[in-house]
Amino acid sequence: MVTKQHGRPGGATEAEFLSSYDIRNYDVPLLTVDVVMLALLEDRVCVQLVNRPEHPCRGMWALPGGFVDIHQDADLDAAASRVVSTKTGIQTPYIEQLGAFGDGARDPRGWTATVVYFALLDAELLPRDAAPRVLTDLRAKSMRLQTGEIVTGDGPVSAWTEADTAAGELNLAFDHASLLTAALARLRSKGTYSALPVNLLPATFTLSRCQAVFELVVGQRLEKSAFRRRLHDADLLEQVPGAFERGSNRPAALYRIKPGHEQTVFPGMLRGERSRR
Amino acid sequence: MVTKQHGRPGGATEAEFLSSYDIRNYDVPLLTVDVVMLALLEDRVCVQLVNRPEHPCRGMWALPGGFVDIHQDADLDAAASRVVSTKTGIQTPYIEQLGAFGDGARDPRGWTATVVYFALLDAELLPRDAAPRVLTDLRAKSMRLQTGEIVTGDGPVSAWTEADTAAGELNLAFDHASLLTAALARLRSKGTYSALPVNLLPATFTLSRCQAVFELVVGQRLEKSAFRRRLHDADLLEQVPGAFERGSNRPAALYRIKPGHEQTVFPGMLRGERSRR
DNA sequence: TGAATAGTGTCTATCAGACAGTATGAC
DNA sequence: GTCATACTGTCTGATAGACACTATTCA
Repeated sequence: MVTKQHGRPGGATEAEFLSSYDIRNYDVPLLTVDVVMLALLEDRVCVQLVNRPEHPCRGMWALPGGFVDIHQDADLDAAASRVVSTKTGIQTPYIEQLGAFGDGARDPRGWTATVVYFALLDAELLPRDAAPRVLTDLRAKSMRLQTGEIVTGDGPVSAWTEADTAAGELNLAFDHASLLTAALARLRSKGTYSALPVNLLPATFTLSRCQAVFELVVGQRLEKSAFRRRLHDADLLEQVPGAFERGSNRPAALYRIKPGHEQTVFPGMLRGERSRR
Repeated sequence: MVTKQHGRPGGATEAEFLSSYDIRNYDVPLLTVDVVMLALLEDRVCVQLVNRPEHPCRGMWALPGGFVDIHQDADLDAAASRVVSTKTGIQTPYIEQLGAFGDGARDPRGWTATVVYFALLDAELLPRDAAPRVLTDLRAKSMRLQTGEIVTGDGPVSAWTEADTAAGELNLAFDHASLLTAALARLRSKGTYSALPVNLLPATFTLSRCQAVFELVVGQRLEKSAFRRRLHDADLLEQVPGAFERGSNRPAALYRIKPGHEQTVFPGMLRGERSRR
């Protein structure tokens, strides 16, 4: 055990112990919070990335995150919420903890651990410029930044981009590609047994749109009748009285999530459309 | 954002940045790892607890854990494995991360975060003295320890005890009662859709014993025929050729987990025995 | 009226619990 | 033999996908 020292500054009573305890005497890991913010833009699962303005990994795209602030953050969830609201201005979307990842190699500053959250956002609440972009590695540019040719603030500091592309092809900072991959796997897995994907929908929506979102998330065609029965039996949605979406054909009833049902788990697994006979 | 300072020690190149970076200049949270070690003793779900020999919370029962050692632990999983092997001498049992919990109030030393793991152990591999005990709060005793009347090392430093009792009635150190509750909920939940509880079994076991373990975990009677079909369809177990458990009646075939199948997920949910007609 | 989408009813394949049956050994 | 436990086969109810049907609006 490395840290015998942690428990053994002098003092016989707990008060004496605490008064002689100073964390700065020990080698401790850094602790950060990173948030995988996902939203559907143009019917694609997209993630918000920030371009790091400072070392380490200056110029690389990364998940938004930050150090846990022991003076400002009441707890880890609050730290994650702070990151989300700082990046989007939206309060209380759906957010859940994905897990903690830490080792001595993922950050050049030393041994670091990060608690990763993933948040699902209604794209309609995002600013108008939140269209998915094709991102490129900006490190060549940031090398020029070092010479002072280009001041910081030039170029995009954050952007939404297609999540699978970002995880696979873009060279993300630190281990963020694997964090993003883990978040996407969680979303897709939960889509098969829980109502999680409804948190990607706007405040009101049609059942057809709801089905389309589930199909996007789980990557599989669903059968309309079975999907609607599933939603109905879960008692998850309520129809907005008198509200309809009028398009070019029969109007569709608008629904909203019943309060407190953002995490509904279905009784069975989603099996999806079988191959047609 | 609290931690602007974190990204902004001077230096134009990444190498210069890192050479001027010292974590000790910042207020950082403490990071620990705690492990909920569970095993079946006398057909009860039991947890290993340690009696804290030092401040803070001296004399209280707590989950085994320790500070992440940035010099010794390659990553968080390694830190958790170190805690398990230090406490039990057993290597590579089933272990998975439960999540991270952190705030400014859970530990009197200040803002701390802990990454919680839960491990499932085969009770047959534990030492003989690992029988479940009824534990009591030892703080009254430890008050005497402070006066020097009793030297440390007296009394049990670790013990196995019934998990639900420990979570509900024993006054555990820090927020360990809620961590234990969360781990038990995870175990019971996973028992309904995955083969997780098989990791509580010894190396070889009968199907009847396997069913009994699932019944203990999910707290519900199961139907024999359906349970066996579920196991068979999952292709999770293999019969040990020629090995039988001989009791007072027909011998039962012995099975073992197929290598790599410790985390099998069943296609459907476990529904359990319905009320008899 | 026809196209298009919304929404519903019914059939059926599949699956898991019910339960009775057989198998095998202890005594 | 009887009893106890191991193990299996068949029935049946429930669930969810298949698919056709009706409903409502727009052009």
